[in-house]
Amino acid sequence: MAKQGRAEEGMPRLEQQLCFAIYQVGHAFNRAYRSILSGLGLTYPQYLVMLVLWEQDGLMVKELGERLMLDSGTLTPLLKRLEASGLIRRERDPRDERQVRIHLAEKGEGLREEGRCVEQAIGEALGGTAGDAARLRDHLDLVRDALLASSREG
Amino acid sequence: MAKQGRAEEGMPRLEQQLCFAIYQVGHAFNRAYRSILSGLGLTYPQYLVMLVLWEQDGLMVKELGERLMLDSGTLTPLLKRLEASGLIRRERDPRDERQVRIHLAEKGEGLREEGRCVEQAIGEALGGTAGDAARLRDHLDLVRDALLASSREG
DNA sequence: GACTATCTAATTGTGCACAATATAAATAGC
DNA sequence: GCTATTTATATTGTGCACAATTAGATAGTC
Repeated sequence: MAKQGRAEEGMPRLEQQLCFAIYQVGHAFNRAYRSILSGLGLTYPQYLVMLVLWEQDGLMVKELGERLMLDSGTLTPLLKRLEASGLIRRERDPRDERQVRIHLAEKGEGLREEGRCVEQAIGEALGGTAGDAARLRDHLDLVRDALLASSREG
Repeated sequence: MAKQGRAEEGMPRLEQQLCFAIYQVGHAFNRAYRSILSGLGLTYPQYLVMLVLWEQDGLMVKELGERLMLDSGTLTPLLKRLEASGLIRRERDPRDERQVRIHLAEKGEGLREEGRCVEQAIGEALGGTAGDAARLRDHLDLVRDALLASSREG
């Protein structure tokens, strides 16, 4: 079928674009985590929240959002679901009632051990493909920061 | 401040995880495209669909889904919105009435030229950070394929 | 004390993503 | 010709993501 790279007048093919590679690998990660995390009753963003809380308990919604780069419109309903499943408690700070502080509940604390297996399972799914994962990650962080800086300017 | 890598008993910090880097750079791309594409009245997934159609018109929903790795539950409402904004037409194949074929409308064809500027704008936003973008992309494709293969097995 | 600016979180509305299910058409086997 | 299976799309329900708006609380000013 001839060479596939029929780049029509400077419009790069979808498969050649970095953004699309990231879009797809993001979906692939999501699916991989989904099948692993379904056993814990968590989605991937919920797991990220738990990871942060296992590292540091008692954060405010604002602080969680800064760590995860998510706003309250995303976090509020997500946190309510985590509270409904008994993993966390949402408590208004009595000193400043605007703020909601998030604490691990016993059930969420207990999930910590099961959580340790998750990264191992993902590591196996990655096989050797991540290669020098640290360098790949650092490169992606550079790309992220350039994009965010540009979004803020423009 | 000490060394930041206080990896508590084998639980890697969020910032160290490849999945999180990809999660964040995906969001960053989304935001960068959002500010560029809002002028065209497109979202990023809608733009991806248009990219595919500019490359090859008259695809069926199934084929679009294969190219983008999206299912009909995602594409059907997205395509209806593109049809509502006059960029495409959805036509049932008269020979096999299960299938819906997607064609560019004139308005969608006319957007092709404006679309050419998008990748240039993203390139500027990336600055030099993409570096050897092709190799980065190839690496990400490997990661994606390993994850997908593992998802299918498990 | 009332007034205003600021800050935090919740709420609302739109759109993406996907699992599960439904519907309907084409095809295979008989 | 008739049923069974497969295939293509649509529908429904849940959850993430974010912009825009709202509401409550604090702090500072007069």
